[in-house]
Parts: sequence; C-alpha cells; structure tokens
Amino acid sequence: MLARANRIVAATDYRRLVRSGRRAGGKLTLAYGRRSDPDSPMRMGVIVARNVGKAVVRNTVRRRIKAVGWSLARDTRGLDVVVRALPSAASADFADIDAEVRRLVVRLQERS
RNA sequence: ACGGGCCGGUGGACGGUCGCGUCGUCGCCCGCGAGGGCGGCGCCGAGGAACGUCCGGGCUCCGCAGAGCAGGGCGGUGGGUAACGCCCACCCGGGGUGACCCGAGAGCAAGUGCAACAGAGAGCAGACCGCCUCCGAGGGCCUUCGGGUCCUCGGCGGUAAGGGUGAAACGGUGGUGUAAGAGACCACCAGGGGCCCGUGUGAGCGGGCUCGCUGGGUAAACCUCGCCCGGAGCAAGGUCGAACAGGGACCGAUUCGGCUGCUCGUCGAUGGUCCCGGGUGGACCGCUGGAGGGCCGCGGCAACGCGUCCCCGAGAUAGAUGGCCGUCACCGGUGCCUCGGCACCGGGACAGAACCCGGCGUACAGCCGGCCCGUUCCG
Repeated sequence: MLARANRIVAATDYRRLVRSGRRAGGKLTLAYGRRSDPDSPMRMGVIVARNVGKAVVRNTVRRRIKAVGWSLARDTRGLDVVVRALPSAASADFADIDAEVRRLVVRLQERS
C-alpha cells in the first residue's frame, strides 16, 4: 500500500492527469503521467471503474496496483501517475500486473 | 440402515516478510501560537449475509390549528415489538401415508367489468337430437259404424328426465306424480339463510329447531369497507472559516481626475489599516455504546419480557483492513498398502463497511449438532 504522501488525493489532480498527462497503454492497464518537482516523491492514483467487476474484484485489482506502486515509489521521484485498470485486469495474476505497471511507469519517466 | 421433514450453529487455524488506516505513546523538525510534518514502538482493524435498497424505526432539517379529499400500503383471530408489509401461537381452506408444507385468508344477496374453444343454450339462461298433449293431412288394423288404436309428415305448444358440448349447464340419488316432465311433492344426502343452546379472549368449534331457500368463478379487475401513512435524507444537519470579488469606517506624507486657468480647500478613484455580511476551496463536529451481546434465574406454549452479573477493541473520505510465501488441519482424486496410515496432485464458496438499528429477500464450497416422520432389519 501507499502512504498518503505517495497518493494522489485531490480530484483536480486526477482531472489534470487524465486530460492532459502523457499516456502509456498496456493490455491490462492505462497509465497517465506528468513530471512534478524532481525532489518530491512519486505520487500514484488508481482508477478502477465499474466495468472491471464487482466490489470485491475491484478492491483486489486496486490493491495489487497499489502494491506495485509502493515498490516503485522507493526509487522513483518527481512523477505523478494515474493508473486506470481495464476489465482484463480482473482475471490477471499479480505477476502480470506487476510487470506491466512497472514497464508503463518507466516509459512515462523516460519520455518526459 | 436408507429416504424425508423441521430447527439451530459454523463460514479454516498458526506463522514469516514487505506494507496501509484510526487511536495511544516517545523522539526530532517547522510555526509567535493554535497546530502541522517525519520517524520508532504498541493496541485494534469487514460479513452472515457487510449485498439488494424492498419495508419499519431512531436521528437531522423543512412543513404543520382542525377536518376532509387525492395518492400509497396493509387485510383470518389473539399476542410480541420502538415500529413494521416482520415474528410467535391458534383457526379455517388446500396438499402430503406421515413428520410437515402452502394460502393478500375482508367484501362478488351495492354497482360495473372479464371468460378462448366447443356447444342449441354461459347469466333477467337455453329446445339441436329426444320425450309428450293438441290440431291438420295421408295410410294400416279393429269396429256394435258413434268411433278406437298405431305409424309417417307438417304445425301451435309443453318439458331440463335422457343424449351430446364444455373448466362450468339453476344441487345429488331414489320415489310419488304427470300427457311427458319439473324441489311440484316426499325420504335421505350435500350446501345456504334465520333463531337458539353449550364452549372459547377471539377467529371459530360442537349441537338443536326451522325455512325447499338451492345459477358458479374472478377483487395482486375497477370498486366498497376497516386500519395505517407529512416531505426529504448523514452529500441530513451544525461549527469555524482562507483566496478573489463586494460593503463600511479611518488615515492620507504618493499618483490621476472633477469643481477651476493658478494657489488653498474639497469630492471621487488608487494606496494603507481595521471592521462587516455572505459562505466557495478546506478543516472540525455529526461518527459510533446501541431498542447491543452472553451466562443464569423468573414469567409465558412461543415470539418475547423482567432481573442479577459479565463483555464490547472498524470508523476510511479517490476511500485503510492488503501483496507475496510457508506449516497444519479439512475435502476430492491417484498410487503404495502390514487395512491402519503414508506419499503426490488438486480444491476452499458467496461476497467488501461508509450514520446506526429491527426485518424481509437474494447468493453461498463445505462442515457440525438436535428433534421428528416413513420403510426395512435385529433384539
């Protein structure tokens, strides 16, 4: 899980990232990124919409993405990212989600 | 033993590692301060349905003299409850060999409406075949010549006993009666109305007398009767309140403009300080101990109530309760086999709090317990 400092909390931040952030897409997720102050920690937000599944499934998907986010936050700085789960993420296991989210975040980091 | 009915319980356990949220505590840092940030440690951290949001309440704000109408809900009786559309007990009807199960179970002798097909006729019933009297025509037979009797055809009628149709045809069976028939009359049976007796708090139940009274269904069809119901919801509602814009007071040593061409003065804008209302971003309260749970005792058939003692440890806000990995139980396979185990593989459902309770409904891998019924076997 992510500590509060590593989370995107404000609705306005979500809007700005989804509308004008850089995008990177995979089979399971879609990521929106934006450079922030290089000294500030990485921040991540997660969107899991209704079409992914029922409440229990959505919770599991969100927690897995956040678990990936926590390990990324240790050596990534100066990046805001929002990860949107696609319906296919519901049936994926942790290893697949971990690999994909990691790849997408690295891509957003390099392209900035 | 097998099959079945009802009621209740449970919804894996332990650990490692990396983490998250509330609270407590210690340390450091920032701030004049209220307070905030970071780090360490400790406690606690989803359900029986947290679900659907279908009922009923508490709580909050708004509305409200009283009554009626509209609209919605409920509907055997008695009880339980804060309340209910829920629960318990009982009654009646239906189903089952039985334990038991099912029933919106008030009113279609207030009105309106609806009912395919078949059938002559389905609602103030109805004559297709059949049965019967009478009238007319024709014919046979008998005749004491007056007529009698039988058959066929046509006609006016009678008839609900028989056939046939249907889910349903004006109660059933037998008799009297009649031209043939008919609850027209009689006996018994079934149903209904009225009066009465006994019994039960009551729905009802049991019984007696009497009236020939006897056309069915449907009200989760309109409707009638009785009872109940104000609206919106914790994003309720409340407290504190930036920034920007607005209003006011004072200062005026800046700049600009008006009175006025100049000086003084004055007014307005700008500038500074302070105040005011509104209440956005935001913060805090509401926010979790309550119609709460458990043991025992008492009252009650029960639902439930009363009393003593004990227990109570989610409260997030882009939303914590997790990710990964072991061990042991449990279940299902396969193999070995000393018939008790041992290996290996696989499986664990339905489902995630968002103000809180009481219900209902729905989903669910498995496991456990109690009572009862039927069949069969043994003693």
